[in-house]
Amino acid sequence: MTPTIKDVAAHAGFSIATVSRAINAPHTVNPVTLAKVREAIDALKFHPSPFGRQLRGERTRLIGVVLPTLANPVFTECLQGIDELAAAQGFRLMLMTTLYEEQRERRAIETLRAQRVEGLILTVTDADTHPLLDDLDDNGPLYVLMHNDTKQRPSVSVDNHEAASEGVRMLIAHGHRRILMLAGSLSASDRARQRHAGYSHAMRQSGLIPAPALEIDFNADELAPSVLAHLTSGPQRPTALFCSNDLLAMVVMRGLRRVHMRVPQDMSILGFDGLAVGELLAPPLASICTPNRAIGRSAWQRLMARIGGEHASETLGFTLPHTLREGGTIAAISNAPLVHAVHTARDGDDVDFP
Amino acid sequence: MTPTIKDVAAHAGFSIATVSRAINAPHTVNPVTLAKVREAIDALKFHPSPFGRQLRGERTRLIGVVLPTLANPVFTECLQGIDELAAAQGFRLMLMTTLYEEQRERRAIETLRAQRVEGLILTVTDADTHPLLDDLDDNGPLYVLMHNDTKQRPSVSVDNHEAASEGVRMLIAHGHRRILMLAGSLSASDRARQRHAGYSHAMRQSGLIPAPALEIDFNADELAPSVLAHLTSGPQRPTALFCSNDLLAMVVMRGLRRVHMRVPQDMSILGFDGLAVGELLAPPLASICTPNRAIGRSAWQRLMARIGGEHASETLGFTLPHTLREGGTIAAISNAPLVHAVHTARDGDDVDFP
DNA sequence: CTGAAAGCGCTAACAA
DNA sequence: TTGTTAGCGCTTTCAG
Repeated sequence: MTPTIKDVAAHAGFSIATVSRAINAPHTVNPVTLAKVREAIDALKFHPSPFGRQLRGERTRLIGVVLPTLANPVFTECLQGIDELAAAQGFRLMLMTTLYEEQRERRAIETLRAQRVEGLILTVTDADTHPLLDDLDDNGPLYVLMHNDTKQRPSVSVDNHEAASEGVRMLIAHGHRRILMLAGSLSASDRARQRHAGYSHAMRQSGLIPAPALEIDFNADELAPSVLAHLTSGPQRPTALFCSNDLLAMVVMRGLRRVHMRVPQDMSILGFDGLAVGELLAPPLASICTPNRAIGRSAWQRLMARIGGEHASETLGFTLPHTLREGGTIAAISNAPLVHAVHTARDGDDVDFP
Repeated sequence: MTPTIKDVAAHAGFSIATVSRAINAPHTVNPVTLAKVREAIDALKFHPSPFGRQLRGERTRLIGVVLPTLANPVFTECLQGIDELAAAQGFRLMLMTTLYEEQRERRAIETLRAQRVEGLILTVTDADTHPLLDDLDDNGPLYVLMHNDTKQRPSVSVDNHEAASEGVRMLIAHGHRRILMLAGSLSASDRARQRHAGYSHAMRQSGLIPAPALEIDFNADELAPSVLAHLTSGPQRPTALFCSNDLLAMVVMRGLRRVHMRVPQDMSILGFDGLAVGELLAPPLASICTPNRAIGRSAWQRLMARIGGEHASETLGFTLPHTLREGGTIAAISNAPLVHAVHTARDGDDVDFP
């Protein structure tokens, strides 16, 4: 079927060794011979099989990318960054998604390992407690986490805790006091938990009482009644929502529109991720922006450095700067002065609104 | 470094053939032996190298996916569909992007061919005139186009001409007469041209005069002055814009907001692609919706059918149904009755507004 | 400068 | 049931 080096050799009238040299070390073969071999290669449309080569222990130039989902642009934006550098540097990308399921994460890593990828870029559910990552540390391949914010492992991320704090402080500066955090599924994401911790920190700094994050069903067309109850419960209702990511923020805003709450007049919204589409919304979505493509590119560079022999410790908890996009979804509100009475709030307390 | 079948054989005290059988045909080996071999495999964390296998001519279970860009969700939505089935069926995906550049399209195909992919799913700039596709037809691998709407080659798409016509008829039914089509770059996409033809057809059907598509720079933050001039030129300005894709529509809407034109009060907008995010906008983006994930899944199924031996002719120009999303970006306008005087307009004429 | 031959990891006859 | 061996496409000594 596909021509092999033998076919080329026969066609050109030389040995397979000469053909191999013509391909891999052209300067070592007689120009006339070289020309004939090249002619044969073209005539047969020969492409050296990577398998023969890799069997000899050559590099695969193959990198595995493991993402939770392609439905959230935050990951495809990262993937774009990765793809840019991979293409430029002649690497191939093998892509797998996990839907945040541990079993699929496991299977993806197994599959990619079996393919002999030279390295792995991945976003996992929970970086610190993940047994698979210990396995990767021990048995390879080399990897870099992306968007998992941990000091324990090679990773590229923003400082989720600090970024969330800043965002919430900004809300507070705009006069908000009753600020609620919404998350897709806290248990599914270390990032969501870190962001909630940042939220809690900022709240306490201002003498406010943080509330537990409210979990939202991403896929539902409408907000659940229990959620709506939280958002619309009279004078003590929150005036601002901090959403653990932009996609969630957009889903929530749709839900609010359906019950005729206006953003930002009736409710301010702050997202997290800085999705490109957020800027295209009307009003533009306020967000704590992570530089997603840069994170992808940086993860690639850290991985290449590791492959080049750099020690893992050099890449532990690599942090990129975040920025605040103060979009139109946040309204300033006039408010009673800060209630400094609530000094009993301690770190670790997560109490509901009174 | 990584253990081989030999290491396992030595560790277990059997021959490599037995190990191979233990892996590939467990029922043909003595249970006791099997147990020992498996123990050795676990102990050494052995994973059979795909190269040895594939060298033997086995299937690679590798599919190449070639997309113009990951920046437009229409493609990542398709990719999601592909990924769903690929994962379920135990195939691996190799991903490359082309940025609509012929040279990168060529390189992607070469690379994937060299990797011995069993098939290719791709979206190209122009399906009918593409020399690379003739090459694929002649020399493999098997492929299916995605979103390229052509009867000449294996492809999965919607009927762009008909879909665009319907969309424009809907605008006309809402009272619009001066309808302009906007495109990213007509020359870069056969789809944009087909959609423009559909637009022209619908306009003429109603006795209206189609205008040439106006090309928009996707990446500019603001609309070009020449474009704005077209959109705001006094009483003859268009009342509705048909954008060749949703991402463009969103960019255009942002441009309009910047010059204080309101959507839909001052300008109606119709997109094409049915991006999921479009539904999250306020107001929701009206769009001619292509079932992107289904297109991805369908392309996968057609490809598998071809790999399974089905003839290419079975998959030529496979068309999926589109739907119309009459979102909030379209306003009905009262208007003078249809001007049926313009019967001189013929197919093929593309004249500007008078 | 070129060719013969070994060997990479694996599977599949064929033998035992 | 298990082992021996040839060979998949390629690169790389080592001779010539």
